[in-house]
Amino acid sequence: MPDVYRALGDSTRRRILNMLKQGNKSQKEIVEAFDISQPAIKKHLNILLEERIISESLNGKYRIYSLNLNILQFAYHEMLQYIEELLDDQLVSLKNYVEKGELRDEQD
Amino acid sequence: MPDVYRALGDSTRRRILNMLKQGNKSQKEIVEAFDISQPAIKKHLNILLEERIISESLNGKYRIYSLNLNILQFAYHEMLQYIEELLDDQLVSLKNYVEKGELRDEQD
DNA sequence: ATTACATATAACCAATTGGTTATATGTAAA
DNA sequence: TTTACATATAACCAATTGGTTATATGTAAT
Repeated sequence: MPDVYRALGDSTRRRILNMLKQGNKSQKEIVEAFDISQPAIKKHLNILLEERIISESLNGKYRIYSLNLNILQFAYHEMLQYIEELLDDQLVSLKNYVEKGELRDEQD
Repeated sequence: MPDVYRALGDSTRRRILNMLKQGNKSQKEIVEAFDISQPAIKKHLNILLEERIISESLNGKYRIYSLNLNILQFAYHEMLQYIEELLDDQLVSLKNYVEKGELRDEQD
């Protein structure tokens, strides 16, 4: 049971995930994209690994990170579901709103 | 920009929100529903207030808390959008994953 | 005015987090 | 086999979190 709130609860980690969305990246590439130290990045990567949002593999001296898209989707889905429960009735109209697209408030 | 990850990142706070979903509650009622101290509950309420997930009002000597549905709706909408982006950007690799990976539970 | 009760606040504690610097280790290239 | 580079790890720090107990404050009821 990965703690999605922990994993996604930091903006640096969310930025890392955005990077990995574009394709697998080495730790070096990730470190270079930020202004914080390599150990700091590594800690974020470790948290994402612990929560299984990303995977690690070795390529020579490089460590390659990749998104576990299915888990990330599941994570967001979990949060959405929780919020859905809170919203209850309001949700139906919201769902319609979202599915039909922004602000199409006029007749079809 | 309320930090919904922070707000929802604790199970006590999620339980409080579940309570408020059933209707507005006084702090006293909330405290009685948990096994932790009044100041601990108050801290959770403060975090939810900071992130504007709930509102506070005064009724005599009671403090009444209520859900901010609009903020939750906003968070919900944001997350949905993020998932859509995920799907768009990585459709190809997702397709590959599904085709070659664990989710291929049917024939060929 | 006193008392009782709901809430607020202060001081404390342990664990976690997000960062640092310094240094060790592993791998590749010279 | 050195050297260079990518990564890992250790020790440290400040801030935050989730809890505690003790006490102060505000409001209502007696």
